Amino acid sequence: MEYDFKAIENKWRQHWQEQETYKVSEDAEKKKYYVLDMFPYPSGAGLHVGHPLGYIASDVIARYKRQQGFNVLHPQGYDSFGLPAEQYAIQTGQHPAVTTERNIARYREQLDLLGFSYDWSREVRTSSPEYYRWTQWIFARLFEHGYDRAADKAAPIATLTAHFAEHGNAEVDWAVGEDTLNEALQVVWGDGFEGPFSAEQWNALDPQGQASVLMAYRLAYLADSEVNWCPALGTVLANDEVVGGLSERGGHPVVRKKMRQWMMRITAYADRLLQGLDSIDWSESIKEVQRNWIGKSTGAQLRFDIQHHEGRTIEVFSTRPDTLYGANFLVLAPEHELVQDITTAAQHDAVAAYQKETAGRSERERMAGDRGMTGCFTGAHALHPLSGAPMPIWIADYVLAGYGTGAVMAVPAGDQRDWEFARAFGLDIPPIFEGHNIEEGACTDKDAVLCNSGSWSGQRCSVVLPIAIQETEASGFAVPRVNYRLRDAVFSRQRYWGEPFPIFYDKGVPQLLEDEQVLLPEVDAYLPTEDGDPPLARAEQWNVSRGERMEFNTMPGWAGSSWYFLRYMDPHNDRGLCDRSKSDYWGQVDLYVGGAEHGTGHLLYSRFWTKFLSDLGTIGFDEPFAKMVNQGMILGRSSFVYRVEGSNTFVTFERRKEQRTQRLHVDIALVRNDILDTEAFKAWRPEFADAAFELNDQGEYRCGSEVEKMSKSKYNVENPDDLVERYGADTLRCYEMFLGPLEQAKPWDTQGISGVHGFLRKLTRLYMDSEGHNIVTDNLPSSDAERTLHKTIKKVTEDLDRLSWNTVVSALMIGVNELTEQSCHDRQVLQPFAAVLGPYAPHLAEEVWSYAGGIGSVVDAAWPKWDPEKLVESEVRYPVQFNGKVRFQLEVPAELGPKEVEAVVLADPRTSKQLDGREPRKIIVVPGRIINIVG
RNA sequence: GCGGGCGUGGUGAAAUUGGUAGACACGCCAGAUUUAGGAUCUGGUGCCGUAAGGUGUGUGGGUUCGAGUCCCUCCGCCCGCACCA
Repeated sequence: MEYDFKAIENKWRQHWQEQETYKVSEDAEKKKYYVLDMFPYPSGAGLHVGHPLGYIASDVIARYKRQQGFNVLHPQGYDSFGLPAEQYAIQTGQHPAVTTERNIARYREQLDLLGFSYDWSREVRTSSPEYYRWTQWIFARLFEHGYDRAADKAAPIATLTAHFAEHGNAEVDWAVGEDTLNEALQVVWGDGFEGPFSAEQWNALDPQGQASVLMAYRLAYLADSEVNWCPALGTVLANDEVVGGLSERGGHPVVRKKMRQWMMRITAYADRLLQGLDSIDWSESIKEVQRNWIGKSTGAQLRFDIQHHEGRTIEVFSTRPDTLYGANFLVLAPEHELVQDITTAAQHDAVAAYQKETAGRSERERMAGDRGMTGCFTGAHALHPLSGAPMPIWIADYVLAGYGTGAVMAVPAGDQRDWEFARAFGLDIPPIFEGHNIEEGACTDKDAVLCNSGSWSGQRCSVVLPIAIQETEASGFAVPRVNYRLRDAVFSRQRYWGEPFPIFYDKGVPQLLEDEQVLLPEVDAYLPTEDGDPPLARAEQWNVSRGERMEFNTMPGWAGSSWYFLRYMDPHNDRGLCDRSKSDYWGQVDLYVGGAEHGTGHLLYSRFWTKFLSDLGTIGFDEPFAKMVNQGMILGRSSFVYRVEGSNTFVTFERRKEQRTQRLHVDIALVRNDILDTEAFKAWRPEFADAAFELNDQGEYRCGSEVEKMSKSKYNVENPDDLVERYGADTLRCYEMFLGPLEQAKPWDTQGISGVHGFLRKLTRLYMDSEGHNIVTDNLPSSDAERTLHKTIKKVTEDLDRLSWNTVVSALMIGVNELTEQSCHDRQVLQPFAAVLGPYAPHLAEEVWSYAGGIGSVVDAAWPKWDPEKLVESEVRYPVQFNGKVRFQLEVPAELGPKEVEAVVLADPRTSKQLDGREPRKIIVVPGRIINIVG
């Protein structure tokens, strides 16, 4: 029997399992290497060929590093809380734990077929209490900590209360929610109180009052905030879970709503999250996405007095205080709190109408394309801090309430939006740039030279900028300021299938509950209560088990996935999330493989939690993933048939335009080389049972095709199980790697798999005859065979080191082709060859390793080293160019130096023929590479 | 609009530091051998041309003895952000 992959793969799969081949433990003697796949959500649909792509790539590296002598941590587990299981539960009444369990079993079955070297004894599931106990623990620590900006790290709230008790909050420089704090201060000490407060005031507060002030400092805090409410899912969503005004999962509309929610003060870490990007080896595009999302801008916060409103001011953030002389009006967000106080009676109705108009506009409409500038004058004026000139105050929805102070100083000559606004409403555009025509638009060039700008005139903007910040601060109406686009993350979900909070309420004050673990209770339905409380409120007894009530929200999906890579290091620890000695040993993930779609979600949140845990000293590093590779999507190739409209007749591709036809997706299982199996098609679906066909000249029905996303509805899904059944796991592994560079999106083409399968079959022929008898000899290999071997080792090693997975397969193919041609069956060559095959085709590699007399498992076979000596050829073949065009090849002994080669080539009759009497002007000899004669 | 990435045969692609463009495969063509087979083997295959030869890495230019690779221009595609002050 030719290459009996089924027998081979079954045999070794079983062997690995019995021997616990992939079990690893800490070993101080060995250097560690940590290879991780992005946490999979076990969906019910199972895997298609696109899913294992990254898993195969990471497995290849895991095996390669292990053979190189590293102690390799390569775990796998499940991000098993989440919306789909719960949506299914709502529809069917089945407990999400049951469907999740079923999906995991199916997932595991498919993964096991592919020969991955996972240490399954380290499997984790976010939905198991042993795991989420530590997710809750991290939440509790975030609740108990704030961010000390002076120390630039997290610090216990207890140190803050101690400070308050002695000094009040005057000198406290902690990250704080200004709105939450002001609100709390006003509730406690009455309207208009703005702080700071003294130690006496603090000490006089009751516990509830203190708790509400402290809440503003916690890293995990409760606050009323505008959130993304998704009515269809019945929950709030984080900003990264909303795409274009619709929910990422399900595509349901999302509206803004004010709700009391748990929040995460990720903004405290904004700068470190930005800085950290420089220390990690990720793709530039993902880093850029994160930089955008964090959105750091530096400038100044300027204060404008309001005419006829003594003591009232408008704060404005600007990155360009150097253009201050060009500011001639202010624009507030329509929701800005000052609007109602300053609007004049004459403008009152117009302003109210505009506010109503913009409030009714959904987030989606606001984002939808060009609508032109809209806005409304308030009737009020601010005073220019330098000239004292009155500046009209407008409101407009191009100013966002949520960014900066919700107000801008408009510099129409220097900002395009301000320019457009001024144009739209007939406002002046005072020129402040030398030689710039303000009719054409705003000038945003930082090298422009200022004019009409007092002492700044005549200098470049980039020079004035720091001076402007300094001078405006010295004048007392501005402070230097850094602003971030990043918002704190909503951490509550009004859902059942997630981590319950370790929180109960006592007199309305949230309290940690840590003397026993809060477990997810059973409920009678996975729906909100009649009062609109989340599903957990349905759990009678549980819901009031402590204090007045328990926290009814659950944590979002990203909670469990933000730290899972740590748990793999110490998965069964019941005293801590991960023992420090183990995280010190395994350290950062050395290679993280997964999709690029988590740029602003998982990949940002896990960096945030890692930094926090590092601040606590729980772990000793503050970036989770040192290097990351994002695999591209594998696209499907769909097939189409063409039905004559209103009939049951199908026309072949070539003749589809002769009549009016409809293009229909047809199952790719019924199509081979674009030719439709018409009988199978008739049997496919009842309505096609009596289909008629108009064929092409060859008497075949040819289908059309197109590359698109793989999906069930397009009937173009290729599933790994079928391919493993037909070709074996080793073939599938090699083929997925062979398709092209990992990062690139590429179409799947099942036809191509035969080439890779043929390569593995050809490889077995080096080791065994068609009956499976061992034909490996102890003969001394030829120098050609040795050269082939060492060339292959070199290429495979170098390519794996630069993560060029696809070219390795080609190198192995070339090796097999050459060894076959050389009829090489020598152990000295074939044993190391089996070793380098190991990462790609582990089952077959084990088999041929044993044929070649290898000892033990190929998994632990030392990675062979290539010997430069064996690569040397006695003759070198030079392409000879004349004026850059190759004319002939020249064989010379390898030991010749450039001068000698030059002599040989000049003596060659072909050279004189090419020169045709001309004198060579220049001769370039690149040793071992090329000869170029100019003349 | 801004930022990031990318354009190479019929297809997936290779060419790592500027040195024979198209390796390795798929597909296709021809042949062999068998044959119900989606089997196997050999040869060919960028394009134009019978050939010699010419030409060729999105377009146009530049640097260089030599450019897919470096620089400039334009065109096209993909991804991200998008009133972020």
